[in-house]
Amino acid sequence: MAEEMTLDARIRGDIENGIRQGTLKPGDRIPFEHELAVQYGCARATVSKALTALSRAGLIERRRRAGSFVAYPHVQSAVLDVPDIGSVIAARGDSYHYALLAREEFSGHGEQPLGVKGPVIRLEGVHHAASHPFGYEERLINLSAVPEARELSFADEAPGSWLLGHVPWSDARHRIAAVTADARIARLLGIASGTACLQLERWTWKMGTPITWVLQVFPGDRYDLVAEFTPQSTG
Amino acid sequence: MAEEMTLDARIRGDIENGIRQGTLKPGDRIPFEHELAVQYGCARATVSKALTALSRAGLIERRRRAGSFVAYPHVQSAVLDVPDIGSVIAARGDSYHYALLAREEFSGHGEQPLGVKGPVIRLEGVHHAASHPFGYEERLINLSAVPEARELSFADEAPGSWLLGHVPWSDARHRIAAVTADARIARLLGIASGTACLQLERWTWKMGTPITWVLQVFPGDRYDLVAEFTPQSTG
DNA sequence: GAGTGGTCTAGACCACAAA
DNA sequence: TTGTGGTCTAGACCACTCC
Repeated sequence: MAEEMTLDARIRGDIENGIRQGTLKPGDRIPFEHELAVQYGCARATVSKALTALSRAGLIERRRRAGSFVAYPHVQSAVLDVPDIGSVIAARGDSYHYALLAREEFSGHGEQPLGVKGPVIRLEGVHHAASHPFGYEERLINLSAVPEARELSFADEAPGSWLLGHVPWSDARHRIAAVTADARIARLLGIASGTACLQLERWTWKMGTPITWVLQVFPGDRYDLVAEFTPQSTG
Repeated sequence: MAEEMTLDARIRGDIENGIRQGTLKPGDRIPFEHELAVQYGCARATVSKALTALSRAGLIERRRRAGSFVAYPHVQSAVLDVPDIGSVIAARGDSYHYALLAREEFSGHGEQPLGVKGPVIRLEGVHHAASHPFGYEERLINLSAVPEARELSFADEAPGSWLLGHVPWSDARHRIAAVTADARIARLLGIASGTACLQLERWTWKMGTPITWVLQVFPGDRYDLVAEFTPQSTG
């Protein structure tokens, strides 16, 4: 764990971890700003900065005179979620499995999308729904941040599912584009070469440390992304 | 302009307007924080808050010892925004215009994507960047909610720009998918039929009342969508 | 009425990149 | 070296809202 963070980031991270790990449950009251200020030995403005960020991220809700509360998760934003494809498919009523195509370990020099120096694991595989190819996935995992991944084959369990269950993330970034399936991807997914596909790239960090990068390709007619939202408060 | 805003929002808005209107161009230096503090008669922390927000929004870039500069526009737009395509293109430095293809008025029976009963206006057009087709758009506007739209031809002004400037929205929903351009869209956009395109559908409501529905199609290589959900970037 | 979050102030120190 | 942005402090006042 890198402990070189700003104080407000640490406060934010602590609360975020509590929420993600279930210590803090929806509806729970978070200590008042002045209490947290005492607890961390800092000014209230610093606590406020952390809570403002959490509030904008939708993790907490702040109410005057009442305090700040862990938000009830919104029924929204597939785009904003880090979806576990297996769960999505299972929720749809289809059987799911992940087929690993390749697994290799190498030492990065900051040139890959993860941008880390040090040991990296690269995985390639295909998600299947009801025994049919559903999506292609290429993934990098930062072994410095997730050393346990070295012991796993990922032959049976999709890396995304495993990561979601074992490694909390604090920040993520999605990039969505439309691409044309090349010959290899088309063959893997059982579609015609040239089919329009949704390409989703996602970077995930935990407290500034890169955790994983993933590129997923879905045939345009098998997956789409829905995001529901309200305007962000201009605080 | 409502002048009931917080000071940091006013500073942010002034700079944002300058950028969107072209008074501030990419690469231009913004006054130093302490200069803005003097100019607005406030503390530097307040200026800093405004600039931090602008930086997070990608409108400016801040460099130590050098100052803050108007950012060179990314060819991206956040999924979380309701982007005004004209502003996006203008911010990129390209000229922009909207070409109306069709305009008709009819009475809905709840069967269209807007799902309203009553008068609806349907618009079809193409967005151009630097005199080249950039994206296709089909739009429905609920005239019961936005009666002023009946008086407008939308021949010059893109309906999206007009709506953003005149009708506040409270909820929106995006649906993103990859599609293959059909012959008509391909011809309108000047691309090969079969090119992968990003298709964006958006429903917008104001307090539960449908305002508008829009379907936009962009060639996959001309537009992509980025969603970043860092609680708050610390830099 | 009392106490919360929301905003702001007028300082301060530090790291760091540009001059 | 210098001055910028980045962060933080220890106050303050206000609006709002719950008690």
